[in-house]
Amino acid sequence: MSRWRPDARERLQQAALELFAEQGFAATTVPEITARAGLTTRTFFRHFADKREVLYADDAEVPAMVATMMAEAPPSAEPLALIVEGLRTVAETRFEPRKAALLARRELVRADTGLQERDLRKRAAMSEAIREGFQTRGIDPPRAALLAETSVTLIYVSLSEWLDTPNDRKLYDIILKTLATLRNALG
Amino acid sequence: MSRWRPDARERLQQAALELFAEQGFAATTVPEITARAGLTTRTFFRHFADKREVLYADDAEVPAMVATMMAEAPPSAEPLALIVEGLRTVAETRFEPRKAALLARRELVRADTGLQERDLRKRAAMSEAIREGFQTRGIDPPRAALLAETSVTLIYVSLSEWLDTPNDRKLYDIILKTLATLRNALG
DNA sequence: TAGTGTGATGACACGGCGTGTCATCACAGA
DNA sequence: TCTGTGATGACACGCCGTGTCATCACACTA
Repeated sequence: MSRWRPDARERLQQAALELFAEQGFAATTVPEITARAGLTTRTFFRHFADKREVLYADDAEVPAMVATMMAEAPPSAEPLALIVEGLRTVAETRFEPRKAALLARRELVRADTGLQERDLRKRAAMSEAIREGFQTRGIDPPRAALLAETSVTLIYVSLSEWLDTPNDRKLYDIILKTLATLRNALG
Repeated sequence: MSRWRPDARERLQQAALELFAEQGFAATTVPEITARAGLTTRTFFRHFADKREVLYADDAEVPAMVATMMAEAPPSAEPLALIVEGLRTVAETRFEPRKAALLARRELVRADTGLQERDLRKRAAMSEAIREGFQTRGIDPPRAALLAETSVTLIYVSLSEWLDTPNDRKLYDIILKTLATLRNALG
């Protein structure tokens, strides 16, 4: 038996999610979380930058994943095709298998302005990764920023609609529909 | 002479902006601000919800302004025309006359992740106001959300480019150019 | 003129967040 | 057997933001 039980980070995350579900985000203190995980308060902040971050631990590698995908795509790929294909991969690998967790998180975020801000920053981080990807591919900065922001708008508007639909509609199909709507609106 | 000097809120705001410019946002404490303004710490939080909010006090009425504009537009107005005309008014009345202040704020925001999150929430609030405006005009919710997010993308991408240009290029012209770029990219 | 209510501020206590710092000690590797 | 490393514990601390009650100039009323 080792000095400490393993998987401290995972225990902290699980304890936090449980407590958030039981009593809400704001009503849960970090000492409560660490008590349930059998650790000290200080250790929580060694694994997570702050109390909000624990809710987004599973998405930490998404921006890097986006960057890799954009870097590996053939140079001939058109920006729009790149977006659509990239969003498809992100949708299928990161969102579709986690619908329940995403719904639960959305409820927590709805109820707390601090979490809303953190959520927006995660979107911004994704936009930033996409923007850098486009710029690396030689697209001029303003255009890259515009394409990146539009990509993030597409995925999140579609994600929201997908979470609102009870059945198992494919997120990717909603993305395509949203893109068509946008094209139509800008006609 | 009254019991307290008048304009407590304005004095707090000015003291805060001075101190942020002198030593940065994070390094400035609320007691420092209130000491310079000749008030107590508690009073600061009676005028501003938190330390970040003082930087956005001048933009408090923008969402309501957007809502009013959208409600007063003729029912026949097309969504895209509404957006472009609305962004033009916002640009000319709220942004163009305040370029120096907006540049200063952008520098502060760049240096502090907490301020970045607050900044994103202000964008989200604007998006929300636009979304409600479109929904009130009878546009279905997903489409309204998409149009609102796209509007906010347009204004902020253009605003960023405008702030980067040293001369006095019109923000509205940049918005039109950005819209053309977006159309071209999606076309 | 006296009385009364109102609204902004002061004063004070307090819980919670997040950080800095040093000690502890199982484990791995030499 | 020794030594270094890395994760954790323990503790102090500053700052943020809130709750609560007291204070008191001013306006309003009779």
